Amino acid sequence: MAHMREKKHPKMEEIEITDIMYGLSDPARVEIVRLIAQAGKPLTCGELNCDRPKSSMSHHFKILRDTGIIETSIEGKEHLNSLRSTEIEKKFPGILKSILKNIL
Amino acid sequence: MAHMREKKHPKMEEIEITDIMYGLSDPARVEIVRLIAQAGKPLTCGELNCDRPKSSMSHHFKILRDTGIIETSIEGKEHLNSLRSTEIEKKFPGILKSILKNIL
DNA sequence: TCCATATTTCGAATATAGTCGAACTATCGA
DNA sequence: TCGATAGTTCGACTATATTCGAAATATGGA
Repeated sequence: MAHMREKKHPKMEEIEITDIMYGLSDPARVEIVRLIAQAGKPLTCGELNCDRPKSSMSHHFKILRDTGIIETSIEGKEHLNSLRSTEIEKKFPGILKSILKNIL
Repeated sequence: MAHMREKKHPKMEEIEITDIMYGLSDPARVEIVRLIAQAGKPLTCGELNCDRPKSSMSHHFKILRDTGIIETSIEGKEHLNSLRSTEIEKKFPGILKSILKNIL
């Protein structure tokens, strides 16, 4: 049957600062963000290897997507996750930068 | 009987960045922080007048205290709430400043 | 087509949070 | 001492989050 080819992401206009804060209020999610930022390139779930079950990780990725923090592009069977740095910087200047400085 | 004269606040060393994020993940709490920052001086609960019951507000003040964001000093029958700006700046440089810029 | 890989979705359990009325505590002033 | 004022605590309810196994979906390669 038909399926979703791309993940949907909220528009940055729909994101409130409380969403960003909520997205980063869990250590597992901060760790994901840290690893992506550190890598300097999009990472797949598999490359992250926080030791938690896949379904838990998937849950946290979904929240990071829903809160506007990451975007996920599907390349074959892998999902590449990257930070929405530029858009976040435009909407909430300085916030993500200062957070990254504090978690790297 | 004996009573607590001062509120207790966590030491900033005990505060994680996820605590700060959690503290600011609720609109009511961001509003409280915004009003205190805007006033430029400590505010009592009463001066805030977000229209919610006292018990709800008290709950949010407690979370802001527990997450290291505000401190409350008791002056007579009033409780004066202020941001722990200097300490937060020392522990998490740039974070609070960038958040305040975005909510004021 | 069949299998391995990568990840999501479902579902159920447990845990944490938010809301708010009512009762409580502390302080001040009459 | 009584009453008003400022805020907290309690308790119950509802709502949202987190965890994770199992089943499902999609892709690519043999």
